[in-house]
Amino acid sequence: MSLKIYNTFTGKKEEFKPIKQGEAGMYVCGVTLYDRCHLGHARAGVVFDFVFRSLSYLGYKATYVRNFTDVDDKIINRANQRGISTGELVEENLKLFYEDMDALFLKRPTFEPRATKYIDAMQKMIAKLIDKGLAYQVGGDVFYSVSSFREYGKLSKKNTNDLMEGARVEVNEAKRNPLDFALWKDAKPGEPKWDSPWGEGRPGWHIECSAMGREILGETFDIHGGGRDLIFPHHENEIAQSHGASGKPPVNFWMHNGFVNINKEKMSKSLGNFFTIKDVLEKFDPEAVRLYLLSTHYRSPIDFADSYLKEAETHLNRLYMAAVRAEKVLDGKVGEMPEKTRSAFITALEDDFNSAAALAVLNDAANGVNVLCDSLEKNRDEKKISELADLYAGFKEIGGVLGILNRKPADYMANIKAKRLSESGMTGAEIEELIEKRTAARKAKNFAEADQIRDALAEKGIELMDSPGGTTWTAKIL
RNA sequence: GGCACCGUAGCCAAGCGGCAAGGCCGAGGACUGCAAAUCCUUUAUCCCCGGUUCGAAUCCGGGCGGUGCCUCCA
Repeated sequence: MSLKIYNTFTGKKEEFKPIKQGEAGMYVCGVTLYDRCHLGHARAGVVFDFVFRSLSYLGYKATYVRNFTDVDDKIINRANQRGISTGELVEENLKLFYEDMDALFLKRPTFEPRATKYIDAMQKMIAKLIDKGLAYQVGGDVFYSVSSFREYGKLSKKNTNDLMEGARVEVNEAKRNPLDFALWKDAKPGEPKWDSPWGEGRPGWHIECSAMGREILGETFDIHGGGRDLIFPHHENEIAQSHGASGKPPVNFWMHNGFVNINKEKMSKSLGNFFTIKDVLEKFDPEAVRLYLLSTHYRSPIDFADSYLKEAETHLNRLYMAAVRAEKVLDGKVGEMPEKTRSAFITALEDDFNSAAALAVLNDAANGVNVLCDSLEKNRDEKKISELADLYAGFKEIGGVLGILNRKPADYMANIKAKRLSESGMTGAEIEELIEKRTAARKAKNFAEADQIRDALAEKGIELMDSPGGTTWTAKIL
C-alpha cells in the first residue's frame, strides 16, 4: 500500500510521490499574531500536527514549516487601537499562541519562520516578478498582475471573469485590474517599514508565505496546507507569485482542513459565535478536544457543542481506564505492536490521513486490552500477558500518532480525581474514611447503610467500585 | 448570480463498485448483596426519483434540503 492524499489542486485523492525519496516537505500557513487563537486555529493546528506525526510514522523524513505573520494590517490596526507597538503586540500573542498549542500537545514544527525575518527574500521575489513583467509599480506600491498568469483561479476553481463580476467595489484606483493584489505596500506614517527599491514600505500578506516556503523548502515542495478559507485568495495568489517567479508549480499537494462550525454555521467574529482555545480548555480536557477534532476527517466541517466535547471526555476516560488496567497488570513489561493492529492503523493513515478510521483501530485495541485484563485479573497466564503487552504497545503507539494519551494513565486519573475533590469540597482521606465505613457495613450485611454512603458520594461525582481486591473510587464523568 | 462541498442509526461519524467501521446514549444478558467498571448481545428502507452495472451508500442525471467560497479569516 501507499500513502494517498487528497489534493485540492486536482480535486482528487492521489498517490503521494515525494520529490526526494523518503522525505516530505510541508508548509502550513500559521497565524497572524494579532489576537488569541480560536477553535479554528486549534483544528488547523491539530490536523497538521497529526499529518506531521503520520508522515514521520509512515517513515518519511518530514520537514514541517509553519510560519508566523508578524507584519500585517490587522496587527497594525490592533496595536494602534491598544496604543502599543506592533512588536509588543506580536510578542504578547506569540506567547499566548504557544500556551494554547502546547496545551493541545502540538509538536513544534521543524521551522517556524517569522515574516519579518524574510523581507530580503520577499524583495528578491518581487523584483523578479517586476523583471518578468508580471508585476508593476504604482508610486510606492507594487501589484501582481493577475492577468499575466494564465492558470490563475485553477486552485480555487474560479475563472477570472466570474471573479470580476463578483468583485466588490475596488478602493485602490491605482490597480490595473481589480483582482491584482499588493506585493509591496507604500509606508504610511507610524507603520513598520523597510527600505526597498520601490521606497520604504512593507510586504503584502501573500508574498510572505511564498518567500518563506521557497527559502526553506525550495522552489517546489511536497505539501502545502492551511484552512479552507485560505484557498482563495491567499493560496491562489501564492501559486501565482511563486510560479511566476520560478516558472514552475511551487507545490505538489495542496491540503485544506474544514471549518469549525457552531450550530452548523461557520464560526466567525462577525457572527459573535467564536470560542478561543483558552475558553474551551477551561472547560474541557485538552486531549478530549484533540480526540474530538480528530474524530471527523480533516476535510469535513466539524460542529462544535459542549455535548460533543463531553462525549469526547467520556471516550477519553474509557481509553485511560483501559490503560490504567493494562499498566497495572503488565507492571513494566513491554511488548511490540501486533502486526494486525499495525496494518489496520497504517491503512487508515495512508487513506488521506483518516483519523476517524485510525481511532476505530485504537478503540479495538482498547477493547482487546480490557478483554485480556478481565481474564488476567482472574488468573495469570504468561501467554496472555505477553499478548497484552503487545496490544498495549500498539495502543500507545497509535495514541502517540494521534497525539492523545500523552500522560501517564495514573497521572491522568490522579488529575481528574484531584479536580473532582476540589469540586466536591472533600478530601481524599474523608472519602477513604467513608469507604472503610461502608466496607464495615457491607461486612455486617447492612446494605442500606452501605448504599446510602455510596449514593451520597455519587451525588458529588464520586464513583465507588467494588472489586475482589477492595473498594476504590474514581471521578465520575459528568 | 458564479463556483465548490455535504445529506449514513436517537446523536456524532468512517465508508471512494462487492455482507453498512467506530464513538456517545438506550435495551437485554454475564459479573455484583445491589451497583459501578468491564465483557457479550442488540439498535440503519444510507434524503427522494430515475439511470448505468451481475452488483450502487459509493458512479451518472434530475429533484429536495443544508453549508461554504467569490472581502481579512484556520
